[in-house]
Amino acid sequence: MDFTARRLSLKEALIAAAERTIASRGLAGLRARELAADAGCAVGAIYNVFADLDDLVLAVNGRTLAALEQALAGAAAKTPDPQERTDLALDSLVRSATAYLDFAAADTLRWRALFDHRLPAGKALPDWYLADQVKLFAYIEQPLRALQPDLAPEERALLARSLFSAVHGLVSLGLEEKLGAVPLGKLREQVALVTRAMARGLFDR
Amino acid sequence: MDFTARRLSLKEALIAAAERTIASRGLAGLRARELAADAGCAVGAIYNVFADLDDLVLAVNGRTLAALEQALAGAAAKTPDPQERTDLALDSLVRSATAYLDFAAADTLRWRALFDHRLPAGKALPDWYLADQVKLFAYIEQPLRALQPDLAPEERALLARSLFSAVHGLVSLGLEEKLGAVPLGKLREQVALVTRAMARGLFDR
DNA sequence: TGTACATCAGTGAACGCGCGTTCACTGATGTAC
DNA sequence: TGTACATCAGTGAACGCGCGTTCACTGATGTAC
Repeated sequence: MDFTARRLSLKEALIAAAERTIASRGLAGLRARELAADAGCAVGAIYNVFADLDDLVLAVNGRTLAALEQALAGAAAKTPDPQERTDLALDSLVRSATAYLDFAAADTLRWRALFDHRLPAGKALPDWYLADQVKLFAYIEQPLRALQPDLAPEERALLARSLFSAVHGLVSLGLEEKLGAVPLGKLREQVALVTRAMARGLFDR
Repeated sequence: MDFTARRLSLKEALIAAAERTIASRGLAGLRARELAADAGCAVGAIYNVFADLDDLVLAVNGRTLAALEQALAGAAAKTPDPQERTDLALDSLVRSATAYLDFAAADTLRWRALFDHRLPAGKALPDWYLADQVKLFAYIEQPLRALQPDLAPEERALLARSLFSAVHGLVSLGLEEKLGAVPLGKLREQVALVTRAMARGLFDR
């Protein structure tokens, strides 16, 4: 195994270890020393592969985004192409929303790390990460295009963002216990109900 | 000035100092030593008045909840009583939503502390705090009652929670820069648009 | 193939920093007589 | 009113802990001849 291969396999091991810790104890439970022990290397070795822990967390979050995309793609595959029929486009939005909920519910801590992680002031998110985020919005924009084909692209992008934000709010506060616990089944009903209501209220004139 | 009066005025001074720091540098910027310096006492004195810093933060957040209630009450006062007419009830929900946005936008860090603060595992939120939260939902439930008078109270409570969560999502992600910046005017439009759509989609058959 | 050397991943003790909370002590306020 | 004592807010140095990152050093791997 040459240098670059070793380096890559260490990188893999570190990402996998960080992912395990985040999934089981949350982003705030991540510690450099423990991470090194889990990945089978010394603390210092982390910094040969990543600039700092933020870098590593971004790598983990990148994977989470990819997994989320898989989940959304799976949900989209179950519906026929919504290109033409309005009711199918509505179904598609509802399916995406509940798929988002189910993804978050199944792996809450990993999902929450996407939103809890903050870079130190001054450091910006890398381009590849932003691109990964943008890809996800396609799953909302596509049905929106079917519902209102003549809407300007920027307006559609804004609306997609708003729909996502609303659903994210439902999921995020729903999975926290702060406002009282809601069983997942009830929550799924609410997500479906509200998503459909939003879409109908916006387009179904 | 007797003991209890002194104690109260120190409590006031500490809450006020903590509020200033949270408003200007955020919850994460709160430090015991600095707080004591700002309030004009020694670090140790904090612990004569509050059990720990979490206790103090809860006191600050309680005030923020009260301020938020004032803002919502102000918005509600501008609309006629929505008890009977559907369109007025819709307007009332939209006004509450935009009032929430404006409150959050005007004092983002103080508002964000409401959601960023987490008690250590095992410690529960005090009853008075939970009661303050519940009071705010009345501003959503009242118009919902006008829109669908025969809905069961628990269902109405759940729906109020969902509407709040959706709006909160819009406001929360909208005021962050993570998904790209949106000017406040645009954001207000989106909040109004989506709130009205949700309410219409849910009730306006 | 063998040897000398260069490169660089890997090591982990140590650095540097920050922070919430405690506690032995001080001194101002209130009380009893 | 005056004095002795008790109470308790207030003090701040010190405790205890945790953590990300560095850096002088080691040793395995690759290269040149």
